[in-house]
Amino acid sequence: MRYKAGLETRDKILEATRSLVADAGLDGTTIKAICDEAGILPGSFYNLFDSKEEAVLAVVRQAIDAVDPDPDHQGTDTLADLVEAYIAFVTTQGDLARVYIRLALSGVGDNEEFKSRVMRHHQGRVSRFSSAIGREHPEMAEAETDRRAETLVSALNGIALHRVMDHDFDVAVHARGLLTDALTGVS
Amino acid sequence: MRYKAGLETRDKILEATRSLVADAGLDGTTIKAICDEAGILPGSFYNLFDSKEEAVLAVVRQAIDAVDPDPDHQGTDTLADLVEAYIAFVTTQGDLARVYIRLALSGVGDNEEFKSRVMRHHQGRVSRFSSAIGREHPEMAEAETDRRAETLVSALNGIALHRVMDHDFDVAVHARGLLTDALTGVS
DNA sequence: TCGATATTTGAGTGTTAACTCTAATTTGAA
DNA sequence: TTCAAATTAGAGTTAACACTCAAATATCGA
Repeated sequence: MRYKAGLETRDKILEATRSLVADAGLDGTTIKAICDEAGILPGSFYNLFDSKEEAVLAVVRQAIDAVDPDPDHQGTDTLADLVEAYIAFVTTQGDLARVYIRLALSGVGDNEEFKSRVMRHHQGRVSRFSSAIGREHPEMAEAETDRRAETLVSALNGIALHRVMDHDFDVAVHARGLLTDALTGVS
Repeated sequence: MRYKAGLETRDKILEATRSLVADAGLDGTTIKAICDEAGILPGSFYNLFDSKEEAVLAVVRQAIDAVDPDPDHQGTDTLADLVEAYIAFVTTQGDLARVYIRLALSGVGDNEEFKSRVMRHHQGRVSRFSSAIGREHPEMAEAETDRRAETLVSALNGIALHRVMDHDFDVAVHARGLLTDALTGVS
């Protein structure tokens, strides 16, 4: 994996894997399907990846990385920023978003290393949301901002999940509704 | 499928299928695994079911039916009732709830008859929630109660989804939080 | 241009899945 | 008790899967 051709093939494989997992889930993503879609043969696949799992995990890693934008703004972003970023992720990164929901959130086999990575990712998201809530509600106890952040992150994922089923589902309206209507009440 | 023995075997198969799908997903649910868990042999399975899909769909149907409680109260239940019913479903019907999230919400293969069944189910749920919201906010336009209902149902599913990953996740707290904090703000 | 190394080819391997089939056994209504 | 029908056993079939491998070819630094 050093020549240009190999890197291009690697990209084609990841692209095919991403689109197949998004459309057909893990079961529908076979080596043959990946190779057909990428226009290569199994030998080439195994020249670049050790296993199917390796390619799938690479794609899931891409998806997880794509969810959290601009780590620079960490510490200054508002709740609205974070929600808008998620809306943008779901609506502009269609395939990656579906990969995220299908696999990152529901589990990829029983790879332990991966499960803990997903948990870390989730924790990071929740704490980023929690900080934003705390900044906007300085009077609120941390346990309360944490709880609300956890509720909001899960709820947003539910909205994205529904879009996997119903492609016309308006993620923006519902995600913003969650923010407008929710977390503004007197608790 | 007429003798008592056959009906008992059928139950054992469905129980095994339910528990396997909940724990291991569709892939982990093989005929061999079902038969081992049920203490039977493949011949018996195929004496009672035409295919693996038939058994899986029967279980998913059970899950969908278990989500919506007491159709009698339809038209009188409050939003809080509906949320509490979902909490009860998720916390007391462990396996069925995981089947619901894993398969009903994310799709079972590409069975069209089934997809439309899931869509009908979702529509029914949303309209039940929408009616409850309308009863509590008579001034609200129907489009608005519909939208809020759709947001809430998806958000609740997101909370249940998270519990599939993290078994300790407190569904009750977060689902109630959604109701307490959400949908009470001035929009 | 040369040549070490990367890449591609495509037939092939071993495994496991869903599902079938026939013969043996069990059931329960008459 | 009888016996047709239901049920079970368990070996067997077929197909699809992930993955391998040796030979042919392409790449690119020196």
